[in-house]
Amino acid sequence: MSSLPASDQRARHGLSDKLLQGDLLSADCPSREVLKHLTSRWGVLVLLALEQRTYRFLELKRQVGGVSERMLAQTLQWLQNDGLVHRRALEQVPPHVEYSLTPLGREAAVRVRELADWIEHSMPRIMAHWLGGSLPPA
Amino acid sequence: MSSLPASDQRARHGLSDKLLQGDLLSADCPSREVLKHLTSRWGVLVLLALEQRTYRFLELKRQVGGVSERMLAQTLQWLQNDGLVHRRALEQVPPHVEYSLTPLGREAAVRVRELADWIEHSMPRIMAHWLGGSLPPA
DNA sequence: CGGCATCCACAACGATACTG
DNA sequence: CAGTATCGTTGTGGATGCCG
Repeated sequence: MSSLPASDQRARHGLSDKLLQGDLLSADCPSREVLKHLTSRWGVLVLLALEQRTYRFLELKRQVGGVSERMLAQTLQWLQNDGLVHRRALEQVPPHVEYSLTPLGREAAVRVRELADWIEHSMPRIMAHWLGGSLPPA
Repeated sequence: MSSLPASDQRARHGLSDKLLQGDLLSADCPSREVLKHLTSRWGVLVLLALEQRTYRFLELKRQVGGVSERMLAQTLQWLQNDGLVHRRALEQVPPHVEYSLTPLGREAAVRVRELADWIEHSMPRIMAHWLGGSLPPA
């Protein structure tokens, strides 16, 4: 059923083509949900980590500094539901679960990485503003 | 003072070069602050809007569907402090304030737009996952 | 018109404890 | 190891009102 034309997929959600074409500036655009997952506090960092290589759950937790197991699990489920992350569970004890990016997720990760790279590259200029401006960040 | 070498700027914040080179995966990387502003719920949308043209405050509020005046003001201040947004206030009654992107902000907006464009372009594929998978997003 | 201050509801989050 | 469940806390964000 997922081989239906895109227009039919949209119709199933009761979404007009207009809403999809108009960008996410409109309040009820469904893209906002995906944007929320991608740009969530840990979503960005998870994508950056998984772009490097496949990780197991606790490996990923160690890799993404400061994340709790709860939030990591939730974030992974979001990205999994959006089709960006693939979960591979090896049936054995103790459990062994590997997370990796899907082709779709790799496409997203490229954009996220470009943003992240720009931020890191531009940090000196931005911090100069923190110093020059009136207030430190917060 | 903002003409100091980048290494000196970092030193003023007590930041090692190591922290800046290691990407934002480490918990105490200062880039996380900027990432937070850029990828905040309204930060992304404000950048997308201001990339099109200069807006006045209430214009911008109308443009960014669903944002409250409180959050719009806060978001604009974050981006302003980071040197991404320029605020121009015309001294007159009633007040007239214009917001626009700085050159730095335009650079950031390009990356944000690429991510946004990818999301909108990929929505059909992502929604196919919502349908095929077990759970709707929520 | 632009925006800050206050208040309040709710969602996000972290810590902990527990299970397959 | 890889989660889920519960709980308490913090933070986010909307509504309202006031002031330049």
